[in-house]
Amino acid sequence: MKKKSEIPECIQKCGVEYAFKRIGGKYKGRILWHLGLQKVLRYGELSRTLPDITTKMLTQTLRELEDDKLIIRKMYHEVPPKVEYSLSDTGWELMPFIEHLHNWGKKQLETESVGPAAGS
Amino acid sequence: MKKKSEIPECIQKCGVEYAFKRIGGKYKGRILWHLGLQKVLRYGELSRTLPDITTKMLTQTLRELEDDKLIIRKMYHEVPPKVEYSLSDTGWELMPFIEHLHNWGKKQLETESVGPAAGS
DNA sequence: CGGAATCCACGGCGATACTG
DNA sequence: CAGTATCGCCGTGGATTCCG
Repeated sequence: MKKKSEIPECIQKCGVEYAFKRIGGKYKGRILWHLGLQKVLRYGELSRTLPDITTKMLTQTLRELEDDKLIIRKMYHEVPPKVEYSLSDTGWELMPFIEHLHNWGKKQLETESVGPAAGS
Repeated sequence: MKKKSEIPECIQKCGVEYAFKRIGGKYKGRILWHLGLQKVLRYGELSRTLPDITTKMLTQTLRELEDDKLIIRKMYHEVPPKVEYSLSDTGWELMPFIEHLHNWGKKQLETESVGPAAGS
């Protein structure tokens, strides 16, 4: 049995708690963000897009996202193997907010570091 | 001594990374959410609103949020002591995001509960 | 190519006790 | 009332190796 994000009943009322558990990991936001931008990405492409994520974490995070029905994993039984990841409908519902967050983050970065504001 | 792979600064400037670091803690989202609802809350009120947070974590999280200029700490030098927390302007900019996240989370909870009744 | 498996370091976080 | 301080667990995530 897979241990996916479990939610203590007493806190469910918040919804924020729940949402953060599903997208609040260290990398989930970025993965969702890039999937939202590129529509569909292969494992290797994700790995290259997010070079600081180890294969373990990438796989693990993708599994959790898939488990939570936020992304779709499409596997081709070929040689060489090929796996494509894309957002599910539920995942797409998050994009406006992640985009909002992205803009907010960029704005904060520029505001706080007047210096080397290397563009996104 | 092994050199820990440094993260090129050019990578995670996507803003999402930054934003998640700011609000991605275990409790930050909920604290911001409740501050957004109640406008202003005292330390004890926050503690009662979020009973599962220890004083240590509450204080620590509030400090980080204050450090990040997301909330404002207003202290009254009285006896007994009194401290009020509220959202800063920057913090308020996040509310649309958190609010929608809240709605999304609630919706997911409902969908999930009527969905696969795989009792856990 | 796209993982899975293992080992391990770190720090987030909880529990508890104390303070101004 | 509103914190601080200390100890320590354990989950998160990193590095590395192996597999279909």
